[in-house]
Amino acid sequence: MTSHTLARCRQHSRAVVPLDCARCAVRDLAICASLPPPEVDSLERYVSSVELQANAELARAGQPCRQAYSVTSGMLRLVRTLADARRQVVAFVLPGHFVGLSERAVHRHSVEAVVPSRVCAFELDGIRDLRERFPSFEHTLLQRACRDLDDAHDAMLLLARLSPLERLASFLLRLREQMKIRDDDPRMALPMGRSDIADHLGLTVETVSRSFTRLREQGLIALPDPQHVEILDAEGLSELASALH
Amino acid sequence: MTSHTLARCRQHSRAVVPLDCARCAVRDLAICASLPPPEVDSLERYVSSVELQANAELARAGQPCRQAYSVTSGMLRLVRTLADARRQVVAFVLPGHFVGLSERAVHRHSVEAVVPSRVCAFELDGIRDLRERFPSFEHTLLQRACRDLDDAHDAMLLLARLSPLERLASFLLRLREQMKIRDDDPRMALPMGRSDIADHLGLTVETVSRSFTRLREQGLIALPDPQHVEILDAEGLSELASALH
DNA sequence: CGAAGTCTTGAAAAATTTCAATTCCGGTGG
DNA sequence: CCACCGGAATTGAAATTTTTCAAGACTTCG
Repeated sequence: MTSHTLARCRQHSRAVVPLDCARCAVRDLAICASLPPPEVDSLERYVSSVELQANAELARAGQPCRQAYSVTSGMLRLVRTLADARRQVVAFVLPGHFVGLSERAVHRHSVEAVVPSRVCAFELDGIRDLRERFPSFEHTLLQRACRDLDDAHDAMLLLARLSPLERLASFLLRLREQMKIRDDDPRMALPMGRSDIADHLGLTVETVSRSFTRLREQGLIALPDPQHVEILDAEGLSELASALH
Repeated sequence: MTSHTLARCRQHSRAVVPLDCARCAVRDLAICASLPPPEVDSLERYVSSVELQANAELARAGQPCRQAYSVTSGMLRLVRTLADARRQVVAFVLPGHFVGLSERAVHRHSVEAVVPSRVCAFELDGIRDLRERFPSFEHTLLQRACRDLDDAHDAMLLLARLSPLERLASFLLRLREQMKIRDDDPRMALPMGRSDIADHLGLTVETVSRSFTRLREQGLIALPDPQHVEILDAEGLSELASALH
């Protein structure tokens, strides 16, 4: 993407839209489900619904933390970047998930939309308030933090010890799980580009591309086009992924 | 370590000793500080103090989770192992820190003592109870979980994108911080062996050893013996560590 | 239809691992 | 007290893997 394009995206990339919890697509999955139902209706004080274009930036590394986000549609990525532009995608965030809680005053990573997405943005002050008033809210946040930590540990093992092929197999299975695709449907979309995958798996785009090709050559997957995979042999992929699932 | 030695360690590796919170070395740092003082005295119901020999195993991957641990002295390591013996040290745990909370029913990693250590072992049932009764306790747990998550994200960036030399520099600075060594004291001990460091940084022992040598050759550190480092140029190390601090 | 960006593929270069050997050290037993 | 043994750490050389560099194919979108 040229800097021109990026600038254009930024300009129109965010739009605040009316909050409509009653019709929320992830009402039961989202963090909001841990609040007593009457409370949900008074969330407008703290929460705004935001619509994002692809590649829109919701928060930037270095900026003070002000909000946390509950994803209702689309996909986000958390990106850390070093001074020399080395990049890592710490996580992809799917609907129902919640990101942005931290004990730090400034963001360590930027939060960006992979595809057009919608999020509910919670003011951190509001979250503080909700945590104090509703133990169930704090309880759920802790549960989620523990799960995120488990996931991060998985990712560490993947990055530290798996081969490129194993990393990709593991990534595909994990993404599939997160996207809640039914087992009998082999198709899955890959909304993110190869370079996002590479930066997520600690590889180069070329190595990711070659790994896709090898998985295809081994008959484990099919690639109708670069943005779609068919899982032909989930067993085989699982074996490759070395018990990371 | 031979299997004979290991067996011997196991046998006498754990000893339950009397709980003595009044004289706890990490009383203010530990999770206990978030409980109202009178409550601390009745902790015996849930908590036992355990003394561990070096390499003793406090929990094993695959076992059901029953306890969580607050370290009061020594050092623990969290270890994940693949079927083919590839290993990763997810974290080193120092006094004042708390490990073992998870949303999973079984441990994903084993918990082992790096050096002779002492921990307070909390029954998970007890933790559940304390969480329900004391919002401040749950609040602190969430704070710590958020910090651990931030740390895990740091570790992911390190594993995904830093060179061996950068990883080692980052590791040394980080460990130094955790051990709370005064800035004016260049000496620091490395309680863990090279293979633990390797498995923490996603490298081989040989590469770790060579990286130590290179840091020494560049005048950034001195190595009086394999278990001790002197930081000669903290600036230089910091630069190498690429803003991971 | 052309331009830009993305993805794939090939070949060369660089980095890390693997294999092998040596050194160093602490503990053990003669 | 000293020699020996075993584990840990270091070092060197070869082998492997991944990255880097380069080029071509394919898509998408004005």
